[in-house]
Amino acid sequence: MATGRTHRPATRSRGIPEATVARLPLYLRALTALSERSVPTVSSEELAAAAGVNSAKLRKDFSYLGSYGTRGVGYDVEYLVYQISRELGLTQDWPVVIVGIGNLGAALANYGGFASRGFRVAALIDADPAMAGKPVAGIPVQHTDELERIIEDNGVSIGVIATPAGAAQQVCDRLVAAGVTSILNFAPTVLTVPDGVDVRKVDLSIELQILAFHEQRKAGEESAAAAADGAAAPAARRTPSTDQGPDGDVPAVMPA
Amino acid sequence: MATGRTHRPATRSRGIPEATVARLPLYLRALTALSERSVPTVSSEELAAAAGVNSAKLRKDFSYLGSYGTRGVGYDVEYLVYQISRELGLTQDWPVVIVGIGNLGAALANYGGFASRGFRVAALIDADPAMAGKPVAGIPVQHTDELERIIEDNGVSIGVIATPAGAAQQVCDRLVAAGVTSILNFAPTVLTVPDGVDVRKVDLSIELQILAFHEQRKAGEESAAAAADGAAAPAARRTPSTDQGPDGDVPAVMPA
DNA sequence: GTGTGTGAAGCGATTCACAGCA
DNA sequence: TGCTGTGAATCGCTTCACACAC
Repeated sequence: MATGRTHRPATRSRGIPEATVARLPLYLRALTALSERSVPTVSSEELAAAAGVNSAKLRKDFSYLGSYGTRGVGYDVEYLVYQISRELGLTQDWPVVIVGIGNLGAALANYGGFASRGFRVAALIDADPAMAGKPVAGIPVQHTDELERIIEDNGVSIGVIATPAGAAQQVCDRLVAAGVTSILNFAPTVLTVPDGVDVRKVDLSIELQILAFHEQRKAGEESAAAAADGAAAPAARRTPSTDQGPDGDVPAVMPA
Repeated sequence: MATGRTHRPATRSRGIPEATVARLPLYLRALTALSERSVPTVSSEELAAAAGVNSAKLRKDFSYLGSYGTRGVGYDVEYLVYQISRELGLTQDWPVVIVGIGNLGAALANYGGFASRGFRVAALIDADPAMAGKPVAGIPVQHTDELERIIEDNGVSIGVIATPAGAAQQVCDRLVAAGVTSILNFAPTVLTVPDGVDVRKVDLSIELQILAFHEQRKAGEESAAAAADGAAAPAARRTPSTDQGPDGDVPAVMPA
């Protein structure tokens, strides 16, 4: 039940695997870069390298969207940009609210990556009355009291929680009650939400702990690895190291 | 995996599945909370609920660590905290450097979750000379020129990149050259690293895009769901603006 | 009775390898 | 000839269901 299971097997209707969805933004970014350099077409091999995945996976991913390539040639960059954008729902405008304007909230408000992809910061909300009216990233911070009104007035369906852990669930409840159905949670807490609401979490400390695990293991292997693989040498073989990234390894959605 | 190999086969030695490793921090957090409330033991069912996973998965995960539970009773909280901490390598101190002290870097520096889990911010590094010496979260920012010296002097093996995308690869190269073997990347770029270096990425914009995909799908289902399930609290919510083409229509950009 | 630990079944994602088309 | 698109094989994770220990 890792995925946003609404009551229907409606997931089947369009049937794009979750793992593929998680990679589409990656392809989109690589394609956008190519587009800006006016590259007209790209092969699965090239694009895969740019996105940091292998080409078989990329071709399989694209096959779920349709047959958008040309055999013997590759993919049309502009066309693919459009198709992926449409598939991800980025051809429409998504108003987003950010709740909790501390360091992190401010960083998010200033993050250029939002605006450039169909996301618009509709409002910044904080519980501290002293923050009210203060502009962050050019947007005046509003008090938590306004939360429900803001959500409704702007038709916001995506909320970002950047509050301390203690406040997160309460904020979440209010967001959901006001109509938000997708939440990006930066607070280190497990949020409980009703069915039909998607939660994705980003947890800085968890990422570091996963790195620590691997780091620890490297240290332990050091001696064994030295003799094991002849190819080694202090040389640094440069590979477009694949698989940088979570997605999928942490449950994106949780039940009530 | 571009080269056909992401981890060395040594992963077999201890053989904890990657998916399990990714959940251990989650369990650890839940257990820590229980520990602070002086709860002595916990069942897989309870702990699973607190961590937001199902109990079968949790038991399977723990079985990879060993048989640390007691049948008919549950798990000893303190003991489990220790075992998981050890497994993750958190019983030792991990000095970390953060490169790029903008909004996000500052947020990370201030993030309490680091210090509390065996991570110590050894240094903050920024390319802007004007930042040098300015304290952030009580730690003076140092200039990029010092990067190599800092890494070596402090025996840093984990680096956090919070620079703009354009600078990330270069910073990464220098970190790796200086001895860093684990990188947490917040810049929206695919980093290329030599074999043996782990990279995890956190990409805010990608998370939002994944949410947008699901959100879009919900909107499409709305009509079907409306009659099906009467439970929904607030009425159907809609973003204003665009009506995305009911798939099938091929707009503006097309290949020649 | 209660709740863990785990083989076995189920399922989704990745990879392989090649047919098919430009 | 070159590269896409995809069935088939494979791999790894999740879930089931129950034996077993307390």
